[in-house]
Amino acid sequence: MSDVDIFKVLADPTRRAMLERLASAEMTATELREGFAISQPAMSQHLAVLRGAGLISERREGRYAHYRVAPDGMAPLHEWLARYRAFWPSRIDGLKDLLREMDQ
Amino acid sequence: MSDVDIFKVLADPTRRAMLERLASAEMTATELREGFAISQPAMSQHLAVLRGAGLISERREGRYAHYRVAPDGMAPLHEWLARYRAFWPSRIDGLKDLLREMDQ
DNA sequence: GCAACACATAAGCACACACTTATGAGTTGT
DNA sequence: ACAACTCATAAGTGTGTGCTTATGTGTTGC
Repeated sequence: MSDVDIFKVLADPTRRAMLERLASAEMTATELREGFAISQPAMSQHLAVLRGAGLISERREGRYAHYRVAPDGMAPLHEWLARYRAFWPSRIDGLKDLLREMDQ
Repeated sequence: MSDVDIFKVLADPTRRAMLERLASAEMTATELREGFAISQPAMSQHLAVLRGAGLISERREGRYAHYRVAPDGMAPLHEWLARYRAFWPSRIDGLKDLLREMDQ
């Protein structure tokens, strides 16, 4: 199955920028491409990689492919990071506040 | 300054394994090398990369170099991940519990 | 049916990167 | 002082990866 390396997938700046853009809203491949100085195949390849890592999900609609950030997609990253909780930033308090905020 | 890409640094499996080993205890480069089928220069290069990313810190003692995981080293990763809190896993509750635990 | 469209796949290329061996720089013990 | 050591740096090499152009596959509207 997906033995993809999430770190390797996220190592590419373009893919991270794509994720950031997708985080705001669901989007078709062409819509997402706007603002990127990249060819259509390159975009398609990146999307395939992100999808392979479970970071985005695809919704087909005719000839359009709608992409969006997949919930739980970054779970592996969270799990990995959790193993280093002893070295978590002191700014962890900010994170706590954030979580408290989310409770409401 | 350090315009290094923490994702690219962590994309290498050997470097992640090194971090994991260093998380248990401070260690010299040679000690760390045990269990890795890798040359001494390769190890040295990886250590330089990890250090460059602020993920580990070095303590010199004679001809020995002691390395350990740097606190706050993964802060950039945390900050990046925080931007995707809307897509955090449902297991987020576990994280909340963890933080509550840390309060005590 | 056919042209325009949206996207995926194929093939080839250039560059980045992790590795190697060889060597350098500094430290320790005899 | 010299040999053994710990680690870093230099230089070269092979592989992986992100890019391109070219082409394929399926969909929509006239």
